[in-house]
Amino acid sequence: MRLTTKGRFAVTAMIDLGMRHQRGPVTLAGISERQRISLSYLEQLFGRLRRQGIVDSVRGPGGGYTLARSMNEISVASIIRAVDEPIDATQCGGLGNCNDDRECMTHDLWMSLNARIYDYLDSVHLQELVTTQLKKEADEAAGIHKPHAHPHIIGSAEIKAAQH
Amino acid sequence: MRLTTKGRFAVTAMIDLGMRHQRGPVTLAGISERQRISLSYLEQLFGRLRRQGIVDSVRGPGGGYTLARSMNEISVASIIRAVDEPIDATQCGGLGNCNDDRECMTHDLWMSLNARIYDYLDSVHLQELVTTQLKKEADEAAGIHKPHAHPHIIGSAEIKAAQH
DNA sequence: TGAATAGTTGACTATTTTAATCGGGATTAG
DNA sequence: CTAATCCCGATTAAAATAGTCAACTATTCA
Repeated sequence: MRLTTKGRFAVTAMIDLGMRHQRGPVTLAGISERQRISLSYLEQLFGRLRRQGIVDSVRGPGGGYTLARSMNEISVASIIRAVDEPIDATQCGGLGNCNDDRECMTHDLWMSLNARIYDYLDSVHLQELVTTQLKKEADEAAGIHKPHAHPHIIGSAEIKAAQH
Repeated sequence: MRLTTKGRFAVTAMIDLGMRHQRGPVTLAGISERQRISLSYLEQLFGRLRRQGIVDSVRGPGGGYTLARSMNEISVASIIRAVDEPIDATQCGGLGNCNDDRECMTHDLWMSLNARIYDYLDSVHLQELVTTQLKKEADEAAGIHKPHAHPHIIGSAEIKAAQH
């Protein structure tokens, strides 16, 4: 399993979609603008999400993407799986160079580690993420007098990483 | 958080080390040969593991690496953290371009997701992995008449991925 | 019908990360 | 001394990530 910004982008975009899909199809242009993700990159990601049956597309004016299933049937793992194609194999893939028991050991071991991470990510659904986010925004709207306060301390490591 | 083959290599190498550290320092050359990981790459990884206080090194002939703590004080997460330097930041790092609430949302959200994955990986220690592996090898040694049987079915996707 | 809106596709490029390589050190047991 | 071993930095090669571009198709609406 890989867990990178690619999957992060996909999850972010799906939350954005989940938050407004009730009002009809959501355009990638909109998601791109709100989430600051390049439109063409989103096109790639949503192409995969559509082929995996996670979203549906509607063409033409007023079109965009909608959810293909209900939000509590869409797990975070399924989103990540859809975009981060799984390179679950180690050097030994079951054939050929797998002549030494040692290689198979690490393969099996990592597979089971993987499985448990997936178990967790499979247990988190889009529904929860969207609900949490909507609540957070409602809270922010209620306390407008504190518009841009940052609730967390900024460490130097974090600043360095932000230079991206 | 990132979860890639880099961390996988590090975990694999640490299991190898954990399995034989009782017999004195373990050389990278040995790990390299047994686990088929390039020696120079291991040097890079172990340089970090040493600086993080996970392993100790002994120079000179008969030298190598030893564990700096007991195996149930070394979590999988700490190994991965040591080698995969954490780029936990999204576009917004707390300053500058974080002018839109939307960006902070996805940041916070992913951070909490991260935290839960770490919680899990922090709960798995080298001890368990090594114990499991030693047991597996003992079982294999007992049933020598079945030397290279593969207990799992090989799917085409797996074969493809094995081409690495 | 035809213009505008959006998705669809594939090829292409740039950047970053991963993995490996090389060449030299420093340290220490024998 | 000398061979084994860790140590370090620079460099490279290959892969993945991230983004770009251009041409295309389907749909809606005026």
